[in-house]
Amino acid sequence: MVSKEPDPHPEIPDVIDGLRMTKQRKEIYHILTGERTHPTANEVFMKAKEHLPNISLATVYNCLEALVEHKVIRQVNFERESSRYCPNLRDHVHFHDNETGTIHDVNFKADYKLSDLLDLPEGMEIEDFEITLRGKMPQSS
Amino acid sequence: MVSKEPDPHPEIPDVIDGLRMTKQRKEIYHILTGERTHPTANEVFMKAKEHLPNISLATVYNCLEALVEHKVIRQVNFERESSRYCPNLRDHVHFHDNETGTIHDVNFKADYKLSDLLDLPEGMEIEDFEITLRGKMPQSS
DNA sequence: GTCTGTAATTGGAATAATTCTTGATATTGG
DNA sequence: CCAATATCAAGAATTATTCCAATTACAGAC
Repeated sequence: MVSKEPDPHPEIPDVIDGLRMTKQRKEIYHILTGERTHPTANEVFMKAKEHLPNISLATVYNCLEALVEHKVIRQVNFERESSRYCPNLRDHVHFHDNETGTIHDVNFKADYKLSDLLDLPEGMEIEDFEITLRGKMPQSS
Repeated sequence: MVSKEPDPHPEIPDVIDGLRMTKQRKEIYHILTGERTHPTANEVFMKAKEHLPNISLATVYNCLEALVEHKVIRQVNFERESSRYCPNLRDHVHFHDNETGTIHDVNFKADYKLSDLLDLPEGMEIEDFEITLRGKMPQSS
């Protein structure tokens, strides 16, 4: 008898790349795209609870994993810290500001080739790579 | 009354970069330089026990941490896997062979500059960076 | 709409890597 | 040799993440 509540995120398609976007997955995806803050699973969990009070941390991990596997978001690792998640699908690298702790996306130059930088042995095929930078941004303080 | 046993690693100095090289630290450093296999803390622990049966895993972690802090070795992280340790102090990056699981060091080209590859925002100062590659080496099978 | 199989979610327990704590040992400088 | 300091060992504690079993939700067939 209770009519279905309206979808809180109608702008997000119900299926992305074959992945059924459930209420929880939409919420998590919405959180990630909303703020470019590269949150950890736990930070996503805290935010998600505001709209879905019953969501569990396991679900957050499950959803993030599903979104990563379907290449809807990216998982980013900084040394041994908690994984962070990023909705930016463009090829890019991450810069960690040692002073503020914030993370910035850094783009490649238009014609970048890793092989210009690295002395890759004959036959080595790069399927994937990750570049993380650390340092400071003077004007950030 | 018991005369001191001979140093099992006389080729390793007793102090490196201000770090006192104890028996345990020498053994661990020796293991790392001996094989270019980028072992994990636990793998180092297993090897170390062959010569120092009483060494503890905590000591291995302590020693590795001390060696890393004094920049005698490097800590290498691959996604969420256990940290690995590397005695190669040259600037280099790591290639993880997805098929064999082995890790290869890859050198930079002589005149490499990150800023040739990346569109670094004005004022961003890179203090440190890490590049990890994944893929395959056809002739490795 | 109801049924039914499958997928997703929950909550809590379990795991793995690492760090911390405390007391014992060893080493160095005086 | 003694005191001060650094290191080590053993196990407990922590943290992030994964696993598991029991619901719950959903999509398609009827």
